[in-house]
Amino acid sequence: MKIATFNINGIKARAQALSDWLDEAQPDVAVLQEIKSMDESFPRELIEDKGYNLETHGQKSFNGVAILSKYPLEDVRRGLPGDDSDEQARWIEATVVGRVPVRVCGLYLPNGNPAPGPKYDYKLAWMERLQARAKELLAMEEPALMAGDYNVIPQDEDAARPDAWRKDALALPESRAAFRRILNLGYTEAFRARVQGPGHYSFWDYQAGAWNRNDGIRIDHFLLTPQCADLLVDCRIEAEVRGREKPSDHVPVWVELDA
DNA sequence: ATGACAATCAGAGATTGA
Repeated sequence: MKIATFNINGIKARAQALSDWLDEAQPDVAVLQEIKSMDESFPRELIEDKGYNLETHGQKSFNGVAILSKYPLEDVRRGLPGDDSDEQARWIEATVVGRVPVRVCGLYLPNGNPAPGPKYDYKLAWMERLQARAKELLAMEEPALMAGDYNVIPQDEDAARPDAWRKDALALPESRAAFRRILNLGYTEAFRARVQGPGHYSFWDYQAGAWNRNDGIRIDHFLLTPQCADLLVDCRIEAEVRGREKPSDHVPVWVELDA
């Protein structure tokens, strides 16, 4: 089973690019971030005509996440638990019912800039809630994963110019520590279980020719429960997608599971 | 130090992103 994550930076602007990528990459499941649309304005037919089931958790203009799957989706939950006053659409989860059922969570973690400040406080609070949900998922002792745009550069090797991010919310020690605390619960970061070393990125800024200079960062991640990590066959970043017409600033990342 | 680039909503330019 191939499961992908892709921050598409606007479903309206990226409908064609998303369609082309789905046709070519043929993921069984994909979680999308930054759809930047209400549920009712999501181009459902585009996805469903390809044989995908679709669940969205949208919001006007900003944020917004979705899950699409060629297998049935059950027990869909929208919104990260832990704060009923949080109205930002950044979390969706569902059970993908394939040969081996997998609980798939799609997330769009807050950027947090400028730091310090209220936006950074929101990011860290959101990460605490994420850790709580991560604990619950572990307690189920079943294959589960949390995939998406974490807006965290885990280590210096995950940035082409680590010094440029030193004071940024994506790389501050508190952000990295919060990410590491979740890993330390017992999660496997799929990409680093498969690939070592620097030079692997999932985001390149639109500005200053970042793509052409390969000035990227790795912020789109898969975290797997032990039962899911046991199924891991491969994990890849589809960097070449960044060089296409009208690209998102992120590229797809996917895992292959023996499920 | 600043701006560069893109998407959205709205219908200009502010806001957000990373």
